[in-house]
Amino acid sequence: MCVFMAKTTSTNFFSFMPNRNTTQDSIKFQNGFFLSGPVKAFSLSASQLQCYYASIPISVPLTKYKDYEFISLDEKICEFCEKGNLKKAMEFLLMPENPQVASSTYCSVLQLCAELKSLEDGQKVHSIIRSSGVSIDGVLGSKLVFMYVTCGNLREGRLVFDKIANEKTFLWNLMINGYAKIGDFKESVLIFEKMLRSGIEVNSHTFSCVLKCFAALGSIKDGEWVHGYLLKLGFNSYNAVNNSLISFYFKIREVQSAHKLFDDLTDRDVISWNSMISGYVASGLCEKGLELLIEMLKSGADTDLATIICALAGCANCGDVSLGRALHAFAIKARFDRNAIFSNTVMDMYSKCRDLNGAIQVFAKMADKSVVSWTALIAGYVREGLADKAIGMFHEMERGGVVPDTFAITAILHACACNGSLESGKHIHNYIRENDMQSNIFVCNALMDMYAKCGSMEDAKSVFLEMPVKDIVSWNTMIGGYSKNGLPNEALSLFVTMIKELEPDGRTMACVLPACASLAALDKGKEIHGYILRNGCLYDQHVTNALVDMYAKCGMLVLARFLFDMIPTKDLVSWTVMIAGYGMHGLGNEAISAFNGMRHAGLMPDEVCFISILYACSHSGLINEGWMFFNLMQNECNIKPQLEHYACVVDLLSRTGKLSMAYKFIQKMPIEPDATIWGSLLCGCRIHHDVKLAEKVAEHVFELEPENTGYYVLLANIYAEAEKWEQVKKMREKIGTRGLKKNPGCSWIEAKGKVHIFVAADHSHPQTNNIEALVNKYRSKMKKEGYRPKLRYALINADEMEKEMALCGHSEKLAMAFGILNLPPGQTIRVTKNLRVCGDCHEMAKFMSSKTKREIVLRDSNRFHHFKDGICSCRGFW
DNA sequence: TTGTAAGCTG
Repeated sequence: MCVFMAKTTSTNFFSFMPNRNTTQDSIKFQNGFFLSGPVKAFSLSASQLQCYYASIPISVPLTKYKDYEFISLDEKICEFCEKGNLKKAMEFLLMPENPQVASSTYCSVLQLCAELKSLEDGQKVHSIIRSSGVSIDGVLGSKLVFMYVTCGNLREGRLVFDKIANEKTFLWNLMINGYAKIGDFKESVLIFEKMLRSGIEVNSHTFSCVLKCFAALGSIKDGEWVHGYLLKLGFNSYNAVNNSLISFYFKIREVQSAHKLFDDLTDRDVISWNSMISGYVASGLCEKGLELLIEMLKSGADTDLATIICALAGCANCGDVSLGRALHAFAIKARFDRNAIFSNTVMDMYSKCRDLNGAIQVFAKMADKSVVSWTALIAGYVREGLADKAIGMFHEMERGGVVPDTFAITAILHACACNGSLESGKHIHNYIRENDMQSNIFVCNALMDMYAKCGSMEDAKSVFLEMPVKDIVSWNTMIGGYSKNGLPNEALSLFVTMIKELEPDGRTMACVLPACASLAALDKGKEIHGYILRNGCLYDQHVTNALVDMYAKCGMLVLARFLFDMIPTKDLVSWTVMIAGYGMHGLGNEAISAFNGMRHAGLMPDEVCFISILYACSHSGLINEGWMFFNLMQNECNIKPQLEHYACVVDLLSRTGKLSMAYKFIQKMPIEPDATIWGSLLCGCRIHHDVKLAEKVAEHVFELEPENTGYYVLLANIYAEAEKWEQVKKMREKIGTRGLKKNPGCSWIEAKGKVHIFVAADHSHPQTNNIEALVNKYRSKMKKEGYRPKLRYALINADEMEKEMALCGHSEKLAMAFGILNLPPGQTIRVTKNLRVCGDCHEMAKFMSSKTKREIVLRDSNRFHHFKDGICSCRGFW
């Protein structure tokens, strides 16, 4: 059936004038004719025209009507398509009772749908085709697939693709590329394999795309096979293929192979250069990438926007702000600066080069600020430690109608983590739930990190357990979170679970070693050290520093020093860890020479380093040196002392018996002293038995931390040691009414890969009879040799016998006795206690070391005590 | 059809 349409011209009878005072664009007549083009309202009304055209018979040959040209519906639709007017084309196609149009017309409309990315219209066309009964041949099917894939409905496209069995390489490439674009590289590869099996011809596009897929999948062998295959077919003469190969080798970390390909390229195009620069930058070899940029510019090769963007990313990652600025200027001249991706990149460059103001300036000038722009700036604020400002920016972004995506959410979670804002973090968690972002691994990792940094490991754990897929970052975050939140046992047990599932990396080691350190779990630490040696993480400075710290905290100072000496370029953390190690072992002078060594190496101590050296001085009673460092910190290094530094000085004065000086020092502090500061003095009062000052100091402590059990117990101990039993009783009552519980003393020791834990007066250990018998044996021996037990440490107002019994039950004694009974002769006995060692136990440890001729290393909550031949390394400073 | 921006673990 043929349908005619009147084609309007400016010279025709009705003087149809386009674009002037028109009422409607076209009219359908009852006989199936169309009058198209704008109808001039003043010349004839629509109904008049309709009447006129209604009289024209269908069978009249076209030539009879000189002034009118009649065209088919197909042609009309195609004409609209050519003009890009999809709306009109669809209108004609969808008119009710329309005659069937040609397959090629459907193709034209589908092409336009694809170009305009109108899935909705495309689907309508597909349904018309279905209902019209037109057979979907290879050509029409291809167009349908093209439309669906271009419009992002890969599933529908695939259904058509599978039905039509097309042999066109283009269509196969389209499908492979379609899946690659949505990240389903596995499906891309499956189609590629099917393509090879079916004998479909492959071309350079196929190789380009497939190489990208194998790179993304990390399928090194398959990618290399493709390389061989394309060489066989001679596709290595195509630049695009070589460029893809370069990218592939960069992605599989074969940097040299990539460079070799580039070297062999005779005709390098801009993409070859860009691929090299971007490859180096993405591999973390930014300097090399920037060198290539310079080489590229010198060679006179063309540069484009992508060149600048890749190079700016390189500047950002290696902090080269001057080159970044030069590129920025160059880009402005080249008029690249109106491009959104460019602006975002340049802004990120300034932000990562610590020039936040530069970033803010670019941001302010940006015409359309996308979520990417906001995220880059928010991350910049967080990097500068301005987490509050970052959170403010986030709200401003939301108010401006910009919807946060997973990147923005991750950045803002990081801000909450740095700020410790659990409340804001929980709000973000709600947003994540409401917007179904829980499946994003970055979001979940950042969420766990936020909870861990805000101290809520329970929340972190529930996120971790609910994660559908966990990566190494997830595990590291949880293990590190447990370590830092005082849950070392949880950290270690999670580490054990982890290594059954995936291979740990250097960061895992740096996360788990502090857990070993805090438990003094030497055997476990050594095991992890072995793991590190086998897996080659020893070249990671963080790992070596953590190992030094672990060995120092597990009492193996010699080993710590040995590893420390092996670090080729020691950083500030390496030195700080070593200084702290010497400090906790009471080796103040060694700590000082390490400090001097560090300065000699040209490193500037930071506030943490000063805490270590002040701590070391205080634990060795080096009062003059301590003062010297306290002044050095302020005068030479311009570091304002924080609470921790004041606490060390107070500790130093208190331990050395300068109690009133300490008291005055606290009163003169420019910052408000906290309970720890007063607590240090209270400890000093206990060591030097100053009950009067203790009462004065305790008032401050109780006011600042009324809920802290430790301080009530401490004052009770001070009273008990002075045998002021009435006051002890009052303190106990005070503790009782407040519902406070004394933290039970507990000691542990490792033997044959097992940790044995002892609690004071606990008889549940299987060897309890032997252990208690041994303790009593030593007690009698000590008495015979004229030793009087330090009864005041028993803290019980009872008769002498009972006090003695209570002393015998102290956990550290039980652990030491267990060590003597179970560890081979000559092996050092290493005991760890959660509280400070008691004076009586300290005496017995000396005695035991002398009688058994073996070393005892006792780590309490404060420091190490090395007992050898009846002498302790602490020399009374504890 | 290859190269192009922001986010997580010590």
